[in-house]
Amino acid sequence: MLTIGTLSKKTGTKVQTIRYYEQIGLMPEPGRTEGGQRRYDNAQLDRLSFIRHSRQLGFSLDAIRELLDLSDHPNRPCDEADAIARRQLKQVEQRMARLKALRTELKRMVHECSGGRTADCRVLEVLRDHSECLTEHDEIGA
Amino acid sequence: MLTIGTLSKKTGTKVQTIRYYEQIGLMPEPGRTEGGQRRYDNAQLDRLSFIRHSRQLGFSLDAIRELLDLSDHPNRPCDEADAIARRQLKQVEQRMARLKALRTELKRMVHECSGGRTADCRVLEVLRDHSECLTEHDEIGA
DNA sequence: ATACATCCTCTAGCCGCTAGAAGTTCAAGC
DNA sequence: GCTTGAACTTCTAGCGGCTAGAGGATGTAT
Repeated sequence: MLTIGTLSKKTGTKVQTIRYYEQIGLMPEPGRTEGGQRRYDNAQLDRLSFIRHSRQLGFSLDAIRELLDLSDHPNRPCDEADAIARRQLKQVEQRMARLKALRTELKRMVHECSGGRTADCRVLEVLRDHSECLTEHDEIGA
Repeated sequence: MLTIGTLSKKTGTKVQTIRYYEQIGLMPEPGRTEGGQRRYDNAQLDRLSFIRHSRQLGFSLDAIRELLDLSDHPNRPCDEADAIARRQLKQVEQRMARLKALRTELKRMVHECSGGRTADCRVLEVLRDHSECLTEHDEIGA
């Protein structure tokens, strides 16, 4: 029987986060002591590890919910899990492409700045005038 | 004299977002008509363009606040603007490195999945057991 | 019995918007 | 001048994924 603090240490998840996962139904309600404190078993430890690892790979909590559900039904075909992972891979690749464009632009800005007064600063100049950009970097937060 | 809607179209910023920027002090309070509607001038259009462009390059609103401040003082040295841009570049590079590790892992997961039952699904298996990962991909949301 | 680390619930905040309700104003057409 | 209706106004609440803190209860070691 593990306390929430132990679970926290073992998985690298903050105590509040574990309670949050419970609140949104990602973790099941654990057993309680007489005094009302949570006690976990190993199945719950595994589940939390699964969640954390998935988060580290960038899956959203919604995606993780689906993955957990699939994981709970061993006889279902695994196409869906596959599709979720592929979707995630695609997202990661898109984000990388976007960051690459940003990096190019930022590098150029920094490179061209010769360090005088802000009036002549290339960094600020480029920010002022998008037409000076060589790359497209359109969507915000995409 | 531009309405908020015109400003919105010209900069690709949602009307609510412009009002939000005003609320947090990133955009100045504009003039108003007798009836109380906002009216903008070209200086404000430039400012909003600057903000948007900076956002597209991934700068935080706080960083943008500093950049705007620097831009407003042409005689100050531009080291600071430079430092902010360098910081941003570094962040972008860190995020890229992280995504690269994720991509590797996701690719491997997807590749190895042969499409049977979820019980044998490599995707789920890898998520269950971090030790199967080849790369480090530790920090969440970093 | 006491100390004190850990636990509990609850509320509110972070970023950067976004959406919607309910009401007002502006500008164009007749 | 009047009517229409698009665009404006303020206000509140929500998104994801936590995180922090107040104020109090519990568990365990000595």
